Amino acid sequence: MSGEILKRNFFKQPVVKVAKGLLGTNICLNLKNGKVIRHTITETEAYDGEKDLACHASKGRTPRTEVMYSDGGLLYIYLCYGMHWMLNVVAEEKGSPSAVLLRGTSEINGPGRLTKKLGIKWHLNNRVANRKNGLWFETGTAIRSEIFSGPRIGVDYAGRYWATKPYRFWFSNPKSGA
DNA sequence: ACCGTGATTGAG
DNA sequence: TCAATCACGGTT
Repeated sequence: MSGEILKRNFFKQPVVKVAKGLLGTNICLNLKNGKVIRHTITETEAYDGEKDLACHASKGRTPRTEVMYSDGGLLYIYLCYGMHWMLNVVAEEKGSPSAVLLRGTSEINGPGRLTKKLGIKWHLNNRVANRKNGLWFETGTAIRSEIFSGPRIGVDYAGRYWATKPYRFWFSNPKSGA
């Protein structure tokens, strides 16, 4: 079945599982004209708690990282390089800071372009991903024949172990060849 | 390879 | 107060 809204419990799983599970689902937003836009998620990254030196929570609780300590299902959005909004979904249980960065869809490559194209900014930070807030996720029809993984992008500062950990995920689709 | 751009953070 | 950093993208 496709078109089912991802429930809160989906996000309360281990962050790697959530990152992989989001592949092939649709990110959905309300448009001004009342229509809904849906994009198939094709690339994600997992950020795994205070021990993960690439994760913002590795610095502990700060005003910015506080949202990552919440229950899974909230949105964590921040400005990067003064220009690009990054969209994350918080994972796991309260007190276990982790999040999944959405890096691309079948039509958009790159986390900064993704938010720009979909009009996502700070106003959705700290919000639950649900229909009422205008941003949610649904199961899709994409065929994930295989999930690939590799090092995350732009985290060379995190030390060899965490910088090379294969926490970036994408999938191949026999139809699109992606 | 280089740089724009500004929030966030920690140090002083 | 201030300076360094930075989960990027566009241009040279």
